[in-house]
Amino acid sequence: MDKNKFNKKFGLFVAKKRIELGLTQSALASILGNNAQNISRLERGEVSPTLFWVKDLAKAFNMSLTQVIAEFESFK
Amino acid sequence: MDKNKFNKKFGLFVAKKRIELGLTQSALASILGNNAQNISRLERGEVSPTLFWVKDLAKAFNMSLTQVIAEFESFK
DNA sequence: TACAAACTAACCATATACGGTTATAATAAA
DNA sequence: TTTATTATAACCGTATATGGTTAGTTTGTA
Repeated sequence: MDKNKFNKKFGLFVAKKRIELGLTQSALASILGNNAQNISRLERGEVSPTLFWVKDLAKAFNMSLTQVIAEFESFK
Repeated sequence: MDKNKFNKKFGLFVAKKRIELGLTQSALASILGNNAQNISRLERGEVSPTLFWVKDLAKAFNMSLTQVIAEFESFK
């Protein structure tokens, strides 16, 4: 899978998890100490998240990094 | 864990996996289509690897992304 | 429809990452 | 020791990411 496809898939996964938690992009950004623009860019696959960022996302989702990655890999 | 500590830990993990496979930084870089300088920076924790990069590392290590992350999380 | 909330998108300035090059420092083997 | 390999480090130029701002668009609800 190329970089763009991979990032888009990860973005869709984050959006799904965020919505499951009933959070807006702004609310998720606040939890992460981030800004809503970046969440939007992430969910649209415009940026390549760092592993450190994914770790923070996992914390916001109340999951371990491994759990997040495992769910992501089986995400369609 | 802060960003620097996290990146250093990941770097040490990558170095350990690389050495287990008997690869030099240059050899790993070739497999990844990357350059040895970046591998050195990664292993020293100077850069924050993207999730996409970690996925490529997993492939080079003959592991799934989830396996790499799970091993990393239990890595001391 | 109208209104508000949420999201997307573009712009700018700064920070970080990256590839390439070169130099230096370890490390190992002859 | 010398030599070769490997790794670290610094520099430069380019690309990408990030934070902030603003504007526009979509979505849901009354």
